[in-house]
Amino acid sequence: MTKDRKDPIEPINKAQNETQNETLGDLLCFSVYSTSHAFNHLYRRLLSDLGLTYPQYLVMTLLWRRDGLKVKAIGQELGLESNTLTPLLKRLETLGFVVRQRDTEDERVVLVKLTSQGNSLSEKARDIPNCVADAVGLDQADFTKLTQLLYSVRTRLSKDRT
Amino acid sequence: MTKDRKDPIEPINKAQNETQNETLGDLLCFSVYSTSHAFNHLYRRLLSDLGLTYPQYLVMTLLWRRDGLKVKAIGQELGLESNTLTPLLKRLETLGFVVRQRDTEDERVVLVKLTSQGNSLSEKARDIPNCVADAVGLDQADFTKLTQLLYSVRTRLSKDRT
DNA sequence: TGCGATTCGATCGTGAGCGATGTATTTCTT
DNA sequence: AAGAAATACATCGCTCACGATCGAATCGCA
Repeated sequence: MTKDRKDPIEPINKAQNETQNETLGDLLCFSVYSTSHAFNHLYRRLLSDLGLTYPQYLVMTLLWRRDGLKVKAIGQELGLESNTLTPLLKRLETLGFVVRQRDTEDERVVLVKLTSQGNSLSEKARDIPNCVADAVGLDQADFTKLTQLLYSVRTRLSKDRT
Repeated sequence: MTKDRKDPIEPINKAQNETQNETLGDLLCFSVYSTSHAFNHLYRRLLSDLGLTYPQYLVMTLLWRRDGLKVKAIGQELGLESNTLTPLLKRLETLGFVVRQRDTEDERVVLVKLTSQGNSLSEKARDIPNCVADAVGLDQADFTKLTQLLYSVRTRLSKDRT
């Protein structure tokens, strides 16, 4: 609970430290916030041909890796719950990319399966990861470091609220 | 337009490289996506006492730094436009934290000013940056590196679409 | 001076996200 | 075996985000 943070010097003169304090604490949040938006923009552009949104694409990516996932499993991968996923999956169903069917083994569970149309969409999406990597424009070292740091932060933050 | 990316070896055997390819390109996006969500969670928790949402808090932070900003200026800082900001600012106005008034110099412009209530809210929010920094839990070096990398990515991505 | 172009913000429709709550189906307990 | 607890998904209400479009004010240039 003690504040053993990066700046070992307590802010004594507020006027002097005001800006630094606020930016120190908030800078990362602004960065995450705006970078997240920038990614949304990028994906919107890349995905417009496919008719998918960014979250829809993430769901499809999971299904391309392993078809017939439970709603719950998709939610765990993406950090989403049924209140977000149910409408999203319904839209994917309306688009004709997936079907949702109750598991006969356990009627509480809904299985999400690709249609042939949904399956063939993966070919159109093949280049997207490379386009993203190009657009991000980091060399391998920074790319790895960034992914690692984000993963670390995400893990620590989600550990607090499980 | 050529793909001069991190992996100099072309994927010849798809089955062998499939997972690596997809994760290599998509890993960062999943990371940004889920980390962004984790931040939203954290802020929601920290801000519930103040009655603010995360974007509302960001706007207030800007106003605490400099009062009387134009809607446009707020939008530039946060990467948002009037279609998002107008309703958000109206909510802040309803909450009694800001007032919106047309600039008499230029009637197209709307100036956003803190109320006394909005001003005094900054004291309640004083600890939030430190709480966030604690929750993130990176040492100074990684903290700086992460902020820098995100800024770099964000700049590059938003340069593509200006 | 006057008219077209630009700027600023508001409005609308759609798709996320999420807290709270509801409902049906298991599973656990005794 | 019956009721309680847990699980999985759906629903509701609200906020945010954004593309498209509109209306009013201002600017720029002929």
